[in-house]
Parts: sequence; structure tokens; C-alpha cells
Amino acid sequence: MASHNLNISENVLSWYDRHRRHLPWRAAPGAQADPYLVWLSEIMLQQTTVATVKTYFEFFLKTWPRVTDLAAAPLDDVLHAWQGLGYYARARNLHKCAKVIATEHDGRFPNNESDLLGLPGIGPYTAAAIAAIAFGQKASPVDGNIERVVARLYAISEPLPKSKPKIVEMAQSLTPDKRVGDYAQALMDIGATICTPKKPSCSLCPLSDSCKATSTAVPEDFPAREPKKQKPTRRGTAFWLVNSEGEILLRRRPEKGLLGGMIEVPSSDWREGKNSLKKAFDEAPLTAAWEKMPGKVRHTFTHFHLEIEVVSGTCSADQSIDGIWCRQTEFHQHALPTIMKKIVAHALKHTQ
DNA sequence: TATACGTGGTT
DNA sequence: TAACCAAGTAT
Repeated sequence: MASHNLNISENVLSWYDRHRRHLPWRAAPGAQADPYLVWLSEIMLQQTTVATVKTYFEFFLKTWPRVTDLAAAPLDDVLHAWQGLGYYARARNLHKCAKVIATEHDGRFPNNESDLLGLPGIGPYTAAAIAAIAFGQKASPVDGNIERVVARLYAISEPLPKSKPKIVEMAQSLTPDKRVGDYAQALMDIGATICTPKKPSCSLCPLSDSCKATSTAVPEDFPAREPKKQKPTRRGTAFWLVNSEGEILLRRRPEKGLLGGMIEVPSSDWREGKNSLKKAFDEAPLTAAWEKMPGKVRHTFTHFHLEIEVVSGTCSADQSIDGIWCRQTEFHQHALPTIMKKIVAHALKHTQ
């Protein structure tokens, strides 16, 4: 068993030496990776593709070259730089973590899995990934790629997430003692490029000789998953309020929860069931002669669909209202999540 | 253990 | 087109 696993890890590392991709956060072959770059990339890569992350990563690194620079930045700047990347709690925790590193750890990341695990935004996967990739500590990060590779390798039929502990255990038993960072990245690369969710390229896979799913089943059937729940649809009304200076009212969302800390076009609560403009007006930032714009803005979040109706209204410039009065040319200065960019685009299209 | 939490690309 | 899912974490 042990020698068999050794054979597998050697095949994986040999594949990596031949197919290693250059990514902006990766060190040159044999060189020590920078913990700041590894951490930053790992947080961005949570539930996010490499292609999407690249430009954000470059921008963050250019803007905040060291973790202490990031720690010194205002949270709103970090959220602004994160806009469009999603899961905004990651940006809030990223900033919180940077401040902890700067103030309590002398600007240096802890070099072991258990201390890393105690930091904001760092869970079991990320702690293991940083320990292995940045510090060469033996650890077994298990992300969605490695989950899939291992589930196929052993043809694990029990569905996720129940099978997760078993998969982690198998992943740990496969982890070699040397080149643990390269090994972890290799397994993830194999999952991302060969052992793909659909139409895997088993003929190119360095694990195919050992893969139980390849020899006895259909690889695409793994990993098994519990059936997904259907997404409900929530509906709401957004208020496009223009003052006599031609400025639009925006406001900052509460610090916690959905799109926490991000900037929004003021809107009613989003609830399941039919949207009632009449009821929505009670939640408007002020009483105005609201006029409904044609059409709806649609967006899908992780756990619900959203339909927004946009209404427009006007008020005088000296109205004292809680929020940010913003010229159209200044929208880009604010941390607008994608749904809000859609609402802005919709409103501009209908206010010409 | 289950749910909240974004977005964009692929099929 | 609707579903799937991508280097998960917090609560």
C-alpha cells in the first residue's frame, strides 16, 4: 500500500515537472514561494477560476506590494478592488487577516497549518495549501479538484459532503514527504486540466493506471453529490433617485450579510412572492413621484434568483438623505457589485 | 449538519 | 436555457 502510494505521488510530481503552468503567484521551479502571494492567491481562488483571478491578483499586488500595505489600506479601497469577484466576505476577511498579520505577527505569516487556521478567512483547505506551498510543511489541502481526483481514483460512491472525511483521509495517505507544495499544486492542476468534471482526458492522466473509476466505472459519475435544492426567486424594487444637480443616490450596505459593505442603488428588501411597487414605496429613501421603468433586472446568486424592478424619481439637491450623491461619471469610484452594475446600466438605458 | 455567501464560463 | 461548478469559509 505504502509503496503503491509512493508510486502514485512520483507519477504526479513527474507529470508536474513536465506540465507545470506558470501562474503569477507561483515561484520559479525549486524556489521558495512568497507566503503573501500564496495567501492572496488562495483567498481569491476560493470558488473562483484561475482565469478570473489573474487580473485581480495583479492589481492587488501592484497596489499593495506587501501584506503591511494591504493592512494599512481603508476597507472600502479593498472592497472596491474586489468588486466583481464575488463572495465579498473574502475581501473583508482578507483585510482583517492582513491587519492581524501586521499588528500581531510582525508582518510575517505563521509557517504552520494550525496557526494559519486561526486567521480570518483561512479554513482547512487554505491553511493546508499555504503550509504546503509557501512553507514546505507536510499538509494535504483538499479542494474541489482534489476531491474529484481522489473520488475517482478510489471510485468512492458515497455522495459529498458525507464522503469528505474519507476523501481527506485518502488524500493524506497519498501525500509524499518531499515536495509537498509541488505535489498539492500538481494534483489541483491535474484536476483542473485532465480530471475535469465532464469529459476527462483519462488517456493523458498520470494516475490512470491506478484509477478505479477508469477501470471499473464511468469517471464522470464521480464524485457523487447530494441532489441540489431548487433556487427560490426573490423580488424587489430599486430606487433611481436623481437630484437637481443630476446626481444619483447610492448607499453603503450593512457590514455583514449579502454584499456586505458594498455600495448599492437603494432598494426595498428582496422577498419571495410577487413584487408590490406600492409596498416598496414605503421602503423608499423618501416620498417621491416614482415612475416605473420598463423591464426587469435579473440576477442569480448562489441560493436564489433575483428580479428587480427599477423606479425613478427626483428630489431637490438640498434634501438631507443618508447616502452618497454620485455623478454618473463617478460610479467607477465606488465598490459596486455586479447586480448593482446591472441596475445602473438598466436605469441609464431608460433615462435618456 | 445545513445554510448563507457572487460571479462568470461551460455545457 | 437552465444547470453545473470553480484552488471554501463562517456560523
